[in-house]
Amino acid sequence: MSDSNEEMFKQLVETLNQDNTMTQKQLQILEAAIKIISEKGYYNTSTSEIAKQAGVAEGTIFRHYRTKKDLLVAIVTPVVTNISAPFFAEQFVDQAFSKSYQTFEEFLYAFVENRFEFVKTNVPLLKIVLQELSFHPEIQAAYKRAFTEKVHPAMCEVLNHYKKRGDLKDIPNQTMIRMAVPSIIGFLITRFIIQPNAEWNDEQEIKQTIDYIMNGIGK
Amino acid sequence: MSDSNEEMFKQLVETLNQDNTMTQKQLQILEAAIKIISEKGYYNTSTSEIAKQAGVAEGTIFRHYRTKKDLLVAIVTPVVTNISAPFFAEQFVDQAFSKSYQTFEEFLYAFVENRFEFVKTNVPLLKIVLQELSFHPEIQAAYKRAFTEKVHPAMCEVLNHYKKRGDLKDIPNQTMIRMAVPSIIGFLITRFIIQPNAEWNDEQEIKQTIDYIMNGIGK
Amino acid sequence: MSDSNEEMFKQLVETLNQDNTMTQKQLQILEAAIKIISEKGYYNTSTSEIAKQAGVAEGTIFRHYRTKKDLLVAIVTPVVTNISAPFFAEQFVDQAFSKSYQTFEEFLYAFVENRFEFVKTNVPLLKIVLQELSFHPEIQAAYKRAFTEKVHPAMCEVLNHYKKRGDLKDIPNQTMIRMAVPSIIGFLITRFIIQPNAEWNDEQEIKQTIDYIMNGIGK
Amino acid sequence: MSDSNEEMFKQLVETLNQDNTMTQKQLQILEAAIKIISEKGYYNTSTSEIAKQAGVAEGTIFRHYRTKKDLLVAIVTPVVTNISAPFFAEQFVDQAFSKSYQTFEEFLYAFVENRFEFVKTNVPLLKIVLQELSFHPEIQAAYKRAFTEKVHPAMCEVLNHYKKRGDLKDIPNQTMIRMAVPSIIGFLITRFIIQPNAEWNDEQEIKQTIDYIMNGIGK
DNA sequence: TATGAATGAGTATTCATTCAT
DNA sequence: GATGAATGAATACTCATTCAT
Repeated sequence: MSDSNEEMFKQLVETLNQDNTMTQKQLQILEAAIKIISEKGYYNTSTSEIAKQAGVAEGTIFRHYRTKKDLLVAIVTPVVTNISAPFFAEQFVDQAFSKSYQTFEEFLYAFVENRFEFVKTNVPLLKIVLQELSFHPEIQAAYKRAFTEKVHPAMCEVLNHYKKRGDLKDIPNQTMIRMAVPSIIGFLITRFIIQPNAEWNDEQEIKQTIDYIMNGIGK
Repeated sequence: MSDSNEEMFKQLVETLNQDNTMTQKQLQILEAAIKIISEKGYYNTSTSEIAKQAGVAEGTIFRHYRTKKDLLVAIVTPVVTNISAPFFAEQFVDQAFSKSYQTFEEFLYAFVENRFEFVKTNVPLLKIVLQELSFHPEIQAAYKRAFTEKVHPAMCEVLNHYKKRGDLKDIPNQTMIRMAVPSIIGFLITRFIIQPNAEWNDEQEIKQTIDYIMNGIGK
Repeated sequence: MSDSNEEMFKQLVETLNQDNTMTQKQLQILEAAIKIISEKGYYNTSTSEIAKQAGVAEGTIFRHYRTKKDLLVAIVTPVVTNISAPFFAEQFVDQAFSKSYQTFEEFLYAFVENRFEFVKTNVPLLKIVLQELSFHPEIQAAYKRAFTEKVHPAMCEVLNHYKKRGDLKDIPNQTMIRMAVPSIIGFLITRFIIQPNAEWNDEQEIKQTIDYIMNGIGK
Repeated sequence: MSDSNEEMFKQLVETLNQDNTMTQKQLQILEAAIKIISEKGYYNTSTSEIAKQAGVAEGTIFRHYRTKKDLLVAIVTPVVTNISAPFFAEQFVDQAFSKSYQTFEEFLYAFVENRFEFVKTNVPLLKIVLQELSFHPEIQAAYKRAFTEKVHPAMCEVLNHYKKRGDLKDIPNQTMIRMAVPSIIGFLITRFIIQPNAEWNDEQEIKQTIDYIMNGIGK
């Protein structure tokens, strides 16, 4: 497991290194920081601990990140992009409109599966986001903005589309979102954070979740 | 508002003082601690700040609570009881069985309204619980125990009762709970923590939430 | 010598404790700080060193002085008052006008002797002031203000008085001051800072200095 | 002004490069170091700041100067030579003896004017010397040596010469020097460091200073 | 020769906790 | 019980210096 974890953290860090400008040491720092902070929280993690775990001198951290907080931000900010990635991509809405998905349910299924995989491979990062969001208003702001500017509008477009097709009840988008989103997030949090070690039949759980949502908002 | 807040915090503290063994100073300490910690988080709140806000010497805090963490525990542990209070009370299951509620929906409505009021009057305490739960395994344990030992069994009993009555689909309790709970919690968090200042039509929102749940698990 | 120094530093600190509000520890901190900073300079003196020398925990320093700089300011600000004390006292000008001194030379003699004694008993404090003045604009400001608002006006009044009496040449006060002050300060710095260990015939040196000044500005 | 400053600093550096052995980078380093250190002091100036200002990598500084202190010494040591240059030059004494100056006053005038120009063009270097002298005993030593071995003897020779000519009072050289030097230095410091931005009538001020000195030590 | 990433000892400051009064 | 001065371990951050390239 330790081995597979090693791999996992390296992949996470690679995600943060999208423009490939990071040095080896910087990658080690990020890897260590994610590992420890996701386990113990930002305030319980000292820079000296990160340095030790990263196999790097403490000063090296501050060569790359002016402050400890900057390091947190460097970890947590890219996640907002990836969380809402599907909504940014134009294909998202396009696909919905195209014949890719015959029904809303099909669309929803694809969406949930996609986000399921995303969460699965990003648990440590998402733990950090969940835990620290309350304490860092600047980070909160980034997430709120992404939601109101990108995610929410894209959701509405899609919902409108399928409403016209007659797949959905005649309920305000606002309401639909307020119902469906916690159902999805609730599932993912239970699955990967509250009870990650329980035995899960993922396929079935996803199907049940979607059924549940469709009963609530589908026609 | 400041005035009404004063009142609110005093009430919160009274809840923690159920056996009436606390001194005046102790109440002041708890009140101050809840106020500040719920705003800034445990690690961003110093004991000296709490002491000042409580109008008490710093040493006095440690006369009542051996460590800062003990203070947190003193705040956060009683909440678990109150959160799950309905499930502890024998009346809870009894009521369900009695004729108090003709249908599951009626029961659910009463339950959600009850928890709605609870959350409404306990926002600061619940914020603290939500924020700190991740970082303090001992506290987590208390919550997990309460859930598995009390809440979950009680829920099952009730569900079984209404299943027999034919109000509910023939789905495993496990699944029903996994669907319904996030719907309720999701609503309450959105309502009181994420967007407490939005304009809410609470009655309508509760009704919608229940409809949504009932569509998913009701017959 | 160590013994006499002990005494000396305690006296210096007493001067800073004029309102008698300082605790024992605080006096120890000031004493240690003056001793070390006057020898090695502010930037070469660490708070841990001061704490050790003062026989006090490092945290204790910061209980009394919010920052290291605050400690410096606490040492250096009172000195400005004492340096210019004679000019603050109303007696200063009054005496000059009264029959206390028949001639300007007599007056000057009394003044130089007085400042000589002051410098003699305040060498460490004055060293600190001289050394740090360049680096701390806030401190500079305090000194400039004292000079322009108190010292300079008082000097002018006195000079005018003795000009009328015919003791002094008809030269602008400005010029007189620019000549006489460096002569006095130059003597005191040479005497107590540059060559404190040379053999000095103080009485004679003071007389010579005054003669020199009087030749320059006296009639 | 920025332009004229650029020029000024380049000239200062050229002075330090008398044997023309310095590389371009080295000159840039010195220039940057003088500029920043004279403004903010040695301890408030980091080598990285100097490197950046010099347009040079941080390591380059240490290729030329083993330590940061060495850099300071490289800046400050040559100044001692230039400060006391007139006394080193054999012409200095010779001129005094030759018919170049009919009287001591003439000689003094030439000397003060010469040092006035020197200070004027070396303010940044002299600021550094004044500020740092207290903290670096090695540098102090260099200055003390130059004074006792060269400056003082040369002064004495000159004074003796003019004493014989009957231009000066019959006072010990020691005393004369102790009076005259602070008068000159006091003027220059006031003029260029304490109040560099005041409106100065330099010619007149120099004359006044010399008159003042001559009254004190001239016959 | 020049670079600049990496180092790690050193520093000011914070803060939970103790304890004499 | 209550106080608040004192503690000292812990922490984020700086910076002169080194060294592989």
